[in-house]
Amino acid sequence: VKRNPPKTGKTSEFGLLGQPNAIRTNFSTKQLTELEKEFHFNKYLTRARRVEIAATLELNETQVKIWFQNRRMKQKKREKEGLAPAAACRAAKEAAEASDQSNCTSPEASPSSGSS
Amino acid sequence: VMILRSRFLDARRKRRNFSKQATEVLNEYFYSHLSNPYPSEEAKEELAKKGGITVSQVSNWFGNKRIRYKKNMGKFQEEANIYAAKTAVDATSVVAQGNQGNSPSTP
DNA sequence: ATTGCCGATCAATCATAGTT
DNA sequence: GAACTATGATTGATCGGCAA
Repeated sequence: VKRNPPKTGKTSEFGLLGQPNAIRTNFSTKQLTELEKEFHFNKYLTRARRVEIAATLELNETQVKIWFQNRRMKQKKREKEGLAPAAACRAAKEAAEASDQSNCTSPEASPSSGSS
Repeated sequence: VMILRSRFLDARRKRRNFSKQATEVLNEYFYSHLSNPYPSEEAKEELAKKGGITVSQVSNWFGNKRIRYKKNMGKFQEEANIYAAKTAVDATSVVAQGNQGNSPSTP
């Protein structure tokens, strides 16, 4: 049940000077909003839907696919964290600070806020 | 620019540094397993309990620590010595040898 | 054999807490 | 109080393993 991440150097060791990928894409607010909307409709995508969305948002199918995967993992993590905050809240104080209010709110509950 | 205020809703805003206890436990594990600082899920739960933080926070901590340590080993040299002395269960080599000072609660 | 998903991790970045 | 550093969290993307 253990892994050894010191993998064979990630995407490095390439003698290319490619331009597009290799860097972290920054999704626009619009794209994120659409993806989020679609996610709430369906947690999983069908090939057809993926193509549609990718075209609409001007993204690769892979990027859309990856976004959904990451989004699912994110949600799973959220659910998990939201089911056992008791233990965390209990000992989250320790011998350190004591000047904060009991903040047990999971990060971001509804990012779906109109931009500006 | 103002559209980027979306980040303002991120939640990373109000962050509290971990307690001394938590940092202690985390560093202890990290430096005593420098050859393979990848705690198993069980180990993470154990560390989380000892430090009074969540498993996710333990994961985040290790993720950041590994990268930052690798990025600038020299900066952590001092810290490394301090914790290395506290716990000497270092398995610098992948040579499977009998362990001893372990403390997992799942044989 | 190919493709998608999961789980873990990476790597860059954000925003803030702590120092100087 | 500004400027700089340390650190926790977020996230697009990768890696290995597994299932359909």
